[in-house]
Amino acid sequence: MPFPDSEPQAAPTLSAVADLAGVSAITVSRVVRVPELVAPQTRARVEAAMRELGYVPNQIAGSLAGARTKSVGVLVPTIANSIFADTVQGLSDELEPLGYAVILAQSRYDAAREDRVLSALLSRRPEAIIMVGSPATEDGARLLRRAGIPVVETWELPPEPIDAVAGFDNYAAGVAVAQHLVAQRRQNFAFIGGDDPRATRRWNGFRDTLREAGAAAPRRLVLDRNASGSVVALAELPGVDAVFAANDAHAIGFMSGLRKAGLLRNGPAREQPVAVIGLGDLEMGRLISPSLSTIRVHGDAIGRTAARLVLTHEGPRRVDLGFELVLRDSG
Amino acid sequence: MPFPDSEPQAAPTLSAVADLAGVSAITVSRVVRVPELVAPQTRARVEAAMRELGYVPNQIAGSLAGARTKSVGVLVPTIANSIFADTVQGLSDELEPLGYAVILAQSRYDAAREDRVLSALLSRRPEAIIMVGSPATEDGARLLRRAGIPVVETWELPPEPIDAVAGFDNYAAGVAVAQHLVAQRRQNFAFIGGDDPRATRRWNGFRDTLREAGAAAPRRLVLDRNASGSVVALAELPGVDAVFAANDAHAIGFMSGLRKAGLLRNGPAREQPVAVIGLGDLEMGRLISPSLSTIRVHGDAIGRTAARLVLTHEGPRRVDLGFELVLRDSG
DNA sequence: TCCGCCAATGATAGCGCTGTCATTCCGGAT
DNA sequence: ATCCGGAATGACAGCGCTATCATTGGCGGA
Repeated sequence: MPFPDSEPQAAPTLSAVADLAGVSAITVSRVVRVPELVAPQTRARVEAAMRELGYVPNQIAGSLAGARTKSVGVLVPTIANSIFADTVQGLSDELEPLGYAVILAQSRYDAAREDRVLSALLSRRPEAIIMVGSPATEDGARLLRRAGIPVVETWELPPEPIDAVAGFDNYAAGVAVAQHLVAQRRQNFAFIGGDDPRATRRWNGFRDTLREAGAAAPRRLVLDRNASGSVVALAELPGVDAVFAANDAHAIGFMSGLRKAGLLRNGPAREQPVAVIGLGDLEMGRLISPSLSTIRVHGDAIGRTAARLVLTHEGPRRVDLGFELVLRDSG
Repeated sequence: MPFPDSEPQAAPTLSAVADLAGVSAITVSRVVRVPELVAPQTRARVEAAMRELGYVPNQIAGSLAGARTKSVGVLVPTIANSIFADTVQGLSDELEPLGYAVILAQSRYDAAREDRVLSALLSRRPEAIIMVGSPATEDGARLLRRAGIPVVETWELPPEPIDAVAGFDNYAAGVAVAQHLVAQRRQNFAFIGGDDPRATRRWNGFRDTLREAGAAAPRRLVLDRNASGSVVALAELPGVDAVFAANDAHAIGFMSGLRKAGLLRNGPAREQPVAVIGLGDLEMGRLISPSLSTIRVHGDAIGRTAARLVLTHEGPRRVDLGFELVLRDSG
């Protein structure tokens, strides 16, 4: 039974290994961290001792003594069904080979929880923090500034970042979609999705561009964070003929509503009674029919870039990974 | 600039706070961990001092001294586009309020990497390990057994688990799908998807049941881990009229291939030239047309249950969260 | 009055490692 | 023979906290 109370046998320590190998503790430590400093035969003896005892170094102690935790804190709004998972995967793939641990926390779009988990993260002394977006509160921002570690804000391009940035221009994404829809001669616009900072920025770009183009003012429908909510969104948007969804899940949900209403064609975009553009470029969007037009963003690259930003202080501290308008059949 | 080199100002320590508040270090420690042991006015003074200095407790030091890291290691094959994200979210939601940190690692379905990250996780002295599946190698299993901490294997029901289990019967899922498809009078069966242990167990249940039913031996097509690979799977499966996909993404990809081939109807299951059953019950499956029949599993509940299993030693150490065959229009 | 008890606070000794500064030993240069 | 330098190893202190065991002072009961 692998339980502390049933087998209180403590994990072997560095000095247990040292005793067995007949060397000092520091030599064992060197075998673990800088083996080339130890003579081959000594090293072999130590390695044998480690294997015999099943020694697993205690990084907690190492971190305290060495002031390097080899960990980064990662804060996302949510990880399930979320494009942020790509970012977490990307940064984790980049960081793991270097021996960094990823401490993952979710804010669930809740400012109070964000502040709580931020200080919980910080109490583990990560060497850097990577987060989606910017801190929701000034308290959170202060906490991060005082921490004295690299902080990467992602999925946005905040004008006054705490430190580094890896993201794209959400406003410009809204602009691009609006321009495309105007060029398509659509008349009656709506934006559906959440009301988090990034979605709001997309909405702003969308709305401003339509206004400048002299189009009718678009409507904005704030929906739950799951796609199913958007299935019935159509009922709230009479007369709409062009919809920008804050993400692909909402877009697909909305299309499902359109299908029920008989407003979906299998033909190309111009035959669609209602144009739908998503954001995220989920694989699903390519597979459904009609295929989903969308803003493709680079979640994985954002994660990898963020990882590189925390590993080096050189080079630009603000990386714009961009986006692309991918036109398929839905709009 | 929040960089160590530009502002070498070290983080304030417990005793810095103690000095400022005019108490001993241990009293500050108590204010942080067991405030009710400290007189209200002392507590107030200490809290003021903490605020003034922006004190963030150092959990690394605390863990070393107290032998409680308040962290759990979580190992998943992959987190992007993955139903395992639900499980991570579930356990994280359960664990975070209790002050536990989630250290996340990915194996990417690679046994060597799994062993590496397992020992990296263990070196951080988590209080428990939660992983999808069982260790791929005997080395990994030994590592976990020797660690002397709770280990929860999930998404499966291994006959001889290391410790605890929260999952469902993948074999039975294959059986259920096969029985349904046989009852539908399908003739020509195939299984598509990955070849990881869980997918293989589903395949075994599927194949065995078809064999017992006297049906033609099913084919098995091993595909890449992304849905797009399954779009062209049809070409490899001439004459097939019933497909069980190891997960919904593959199912939807395959349906996309069927659509191109003109083999998808908008009507109910019996009108489909080729029946398709997925696994996972992604939201998308409900939204597409025809809607996807699938095995619903409870990824979130698996995560929450796993979290509870690591928090208590009481009660059953093996929880079967079950699954349900959800019949919609695809098969 | 004295004792005992509890609430509040403190002193001390590590936790398991690593940074820093020795120390030892040896071969080759002088 | 002497000295020097580098390779290999070790001693020691201390990272920032907590477990454990005092210590203090006040109060009610015998």
